[in-house]
Amino acid sequence: MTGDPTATVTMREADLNLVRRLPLFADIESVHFEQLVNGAFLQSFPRRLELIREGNLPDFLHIVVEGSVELYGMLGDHETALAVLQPHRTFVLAAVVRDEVYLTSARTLAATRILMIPADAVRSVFDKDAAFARAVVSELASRYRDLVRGLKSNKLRTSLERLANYVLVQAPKRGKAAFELPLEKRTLASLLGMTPEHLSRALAQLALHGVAVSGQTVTITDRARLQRLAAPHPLIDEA
Amino acid sequence: MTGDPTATVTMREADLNLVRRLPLFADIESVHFEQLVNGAFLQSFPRRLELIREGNLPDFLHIVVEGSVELYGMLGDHETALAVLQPHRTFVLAAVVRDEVYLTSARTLAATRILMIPADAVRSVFDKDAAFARAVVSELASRYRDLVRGLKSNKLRTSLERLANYVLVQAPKRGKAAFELPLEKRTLASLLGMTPEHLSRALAQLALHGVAVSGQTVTITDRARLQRLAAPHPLIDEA
DNA sequence: ACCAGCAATTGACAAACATCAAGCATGGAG
DNA sequence: CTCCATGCTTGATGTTTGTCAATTGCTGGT
Repeated sequence: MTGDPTATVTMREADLNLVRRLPLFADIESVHFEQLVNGAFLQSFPRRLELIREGNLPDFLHIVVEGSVELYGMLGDHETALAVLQPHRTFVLAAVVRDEVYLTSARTLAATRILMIPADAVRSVFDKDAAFARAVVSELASRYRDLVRGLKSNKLRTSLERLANYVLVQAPKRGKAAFELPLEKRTLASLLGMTPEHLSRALAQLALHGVAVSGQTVTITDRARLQRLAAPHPLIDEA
Repeated sequence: MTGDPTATVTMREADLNLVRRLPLFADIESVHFEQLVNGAFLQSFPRRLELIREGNLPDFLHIVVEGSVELYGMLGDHETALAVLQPHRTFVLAAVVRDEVYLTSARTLAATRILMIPADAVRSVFDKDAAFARAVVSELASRYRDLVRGLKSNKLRTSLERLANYVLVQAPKRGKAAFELPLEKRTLASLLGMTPEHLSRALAQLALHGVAVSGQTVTITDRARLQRLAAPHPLIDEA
């Protein structure tokens, strides 16, 4: 095993309980939960590893247990980030449901543990367990709505406005006005639909709108001013 | 009833059979189909009527029976088309599934008949009928994938490239190289994420790439040349 | 046939954004 | 500690796209 960049481990008790309590599995019958978990792997990946290549058929439903994952699309020699996933988020559910090729690729952004549940088990339990079916369709609808919000933001706002709203969303709700960017700026640029160069200038511009940036640290110095620029909208930016 | 711009009619036999054969209902048990259709309306709307206003809660799942519907998002005094729907397409399924407010508005683009199925009936039958549950999740996943393709196209291509691909997709597969645009140019512009003025110039530019446009008629004069510009990709442009 | 109203086009200009090419910082390996 | 790799920044420039204003052209109603 020494030197192996990836490692498959049996599910720890703590992880199992955590997964069991996710909305996707919370109301499911125990027999069916067993069936899903039995064929599953909990696998560890190093930073910056390609997990999924678009165009391939899905073998597993993926769940981020720890770390962070970027979903991205490619066209020619360009790529664009479509989402950055934090722990407890599923991905490639739509491809698994339809048993069709992935439309996006995925890579780890940090050392990451992923729970991989066999696709056919997902489809099989879906047919037998109404609670799981409800949870799956609800999760998928939620992801759908994320995309609608993203598309609206992309088509209706400038990159500076998207950035301003990103800062507002990331900012801690109460207390301190400072936080750390949870991803590299190049990835953030890609997520917001701009070049790293443009993001760099946009961050500088935000100084005029109540935001100070130093390295990975972002500080909101004038929230009202930032809000005026961002003009956040509940149907786009709300969780 | 005279002068009423909208009209509710009882479901005709022909329409009923047509709806019954849609993928969403094909494998469902007859009792459950009855349950869905009993509370449903088949309603006719004139051209350019707002059907749905974003921010409202969903009462009905909608199905386009005849005509054409635009889904669009608004922000301030700007709006952008997210999809244009032809007969037999459902919409607002995600909002119905989660019982959360619409993220998009909808209007008719032509005189249109819509089948409206009560949202709670959809959720209720979903729980009882595994075949319907499968169909719903499959439909939703399909819409999800449409959005992913749209977002990739938007972030990875210029507006001229998006237009070129639109023309390629619309063009009849075999035989004639000419077709009619199925929507107003202003709506097409919005769908492709540009202004009407810009679309006008982009259409003119296409003359250099094997496309002749006159009014609503588009003729492909050099398919290979157009293809070279568009660089269509199976994971973005395929049905 | 005429006119009103709206879509589409055209021109001139400005803003937003990308690209290319240096430089500058930072942080880990030796 | 030094050096290198890599991400970030900055500057100069060009492309893409939007805005505003005016005009053309089509269509439906009387």
